[in-house]
Amino acid sequence: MNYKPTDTHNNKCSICVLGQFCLPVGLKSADVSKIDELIKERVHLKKGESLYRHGEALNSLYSIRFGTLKTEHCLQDGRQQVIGFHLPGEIMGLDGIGNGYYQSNAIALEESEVCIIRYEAFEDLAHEIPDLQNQFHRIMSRELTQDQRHMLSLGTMRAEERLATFLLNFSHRLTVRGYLNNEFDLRMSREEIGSYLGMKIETVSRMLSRFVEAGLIQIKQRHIKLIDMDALYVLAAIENSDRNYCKPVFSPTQN
Amino acid sequence: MNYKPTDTHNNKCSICVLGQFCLPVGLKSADVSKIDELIKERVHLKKGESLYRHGEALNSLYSIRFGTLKTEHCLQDGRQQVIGFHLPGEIMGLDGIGNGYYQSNAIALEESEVCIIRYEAFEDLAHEIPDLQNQFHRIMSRELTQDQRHMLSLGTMRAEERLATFLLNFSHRLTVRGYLNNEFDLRMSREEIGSYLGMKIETVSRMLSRFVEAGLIQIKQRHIKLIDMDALYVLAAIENSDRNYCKPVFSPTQN
DNA sequence: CGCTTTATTGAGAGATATCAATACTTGTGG
DNA sequence: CCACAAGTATTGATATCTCTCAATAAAGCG
Repeated sequence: MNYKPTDTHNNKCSICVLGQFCLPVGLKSADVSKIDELIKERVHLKKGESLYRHGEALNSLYSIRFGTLKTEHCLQDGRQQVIGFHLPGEIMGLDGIGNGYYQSNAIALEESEVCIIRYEAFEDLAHEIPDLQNQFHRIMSRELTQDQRHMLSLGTMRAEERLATFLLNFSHRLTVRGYLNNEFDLRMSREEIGSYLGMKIETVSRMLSRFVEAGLIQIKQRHIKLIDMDALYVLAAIENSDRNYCKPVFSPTQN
Repeated sequence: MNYKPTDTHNNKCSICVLGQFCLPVGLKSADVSKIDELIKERVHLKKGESLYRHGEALNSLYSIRFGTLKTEHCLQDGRQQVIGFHLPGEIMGLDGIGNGYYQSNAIALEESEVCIIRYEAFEDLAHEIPDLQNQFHRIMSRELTQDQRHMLSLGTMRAEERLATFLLNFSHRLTVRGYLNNEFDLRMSREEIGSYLGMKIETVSRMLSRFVEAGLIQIKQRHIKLIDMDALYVLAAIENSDRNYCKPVFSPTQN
């Protein structure tokens, strides 16, 4: 731990605008105040600081209040890969529950603030509030689904398609948080994008240039504007009708 | 649903040899009998039959009693990828909790049997038994970690390394279930292996041939014998000291 | 303002995909 | 039980994509 938790008074979940993305989804307001009791501390991180590291004992989960973080997984030979970028309202640290130790590094990509959710206390509360337990299961499950999509991206798509998918996914996540959907700042470097997408920094750069040439995007440094989202969707092999990813697509049939 | 649940009498968790891998881990025996009440039905699947399909409403989770299943994720343009192979004791269907619909197809690779865990009843029981809730969280978390490892494999490893990793991982999972660690049957086709590992069937075949030539394995059809596991571990970039993947490796340090 | 980091662009190398031919298995029906 | 067809796997030759190496440019930082 390289941070100092701050005990603040105005970090109640009951008044947090992120409530709709975070733990309290689906909870009665009486229950939300119980979560207020649970989450008493926050952590402020400067760019580059880590929230937790691979191998540390899990004591807490975290929910992002503002900022952006990345998580990365490490191999013994030193190779490592960014496995996720995380935005406000998202829960971090879930991979540490399995054996009690975090399985990844979580590092701030910019000035960020994170609510501390003491894990044991959380489990107790989840036991007390079935709605909370349910929401937690939904959160973990969505995480699984998201990881699976990313695997599919890594396993079957070409660099160009992966990058288009990444940009659209990021755009979508910003949109639901109330930001512009077609213009935003990438908080991560080209190298981090490449690591996440399983390609080298040069390839990321080339593909971005290609998108610019084709009139799909404009980009200046890390500020990006999506010009032709339809074309990006086509590249990403995401049909218009399924852009939000969450409708049933196949009807139940045999094999 | 293309199967017919069978109501049997001898499928109690309390006497199931898979207890140590499945839901009941860490539960008091009194609580295990409550799970006996929960899980009253099983499904028998023939090779090629599906347990659930992308888009179907989630009513149940499943735990594998015997056999092997694969899960696959689909893209709108028809591409699809195998995202997991599943062995006895593993829980399936978790990706459907997020929005109430399964996000993948689950298909039997051989004659298999699966216990039906009615989801609503399960949530109720988990609420009643904190140990069960905890174990469920551990299971989901491990699934996340495993997916993250797979991402790393897909994103940063070369075909040869991915295949070595796959063989060792499979071997390890069989070993903990009491099977031989160096000799087993692959229940999936080369194509399915390739899909899982993000490579074409020809590449799988070539890499296997290469392993045979190098004296690392013997393979006849789908029966495989791991001859030089040490060399495979080196290929897979897994250090001897970390073969079971679950010890802390990095000490807590800044960035 | 200069230094360090980050990003872009080019040329060539390497890995994996694609296309194609062949061999081997498995299952089916006569 | 054999013969044939369909599916599955192996192997080779070539094409394509992405990586690697290298040079340059631009931006961030002290």
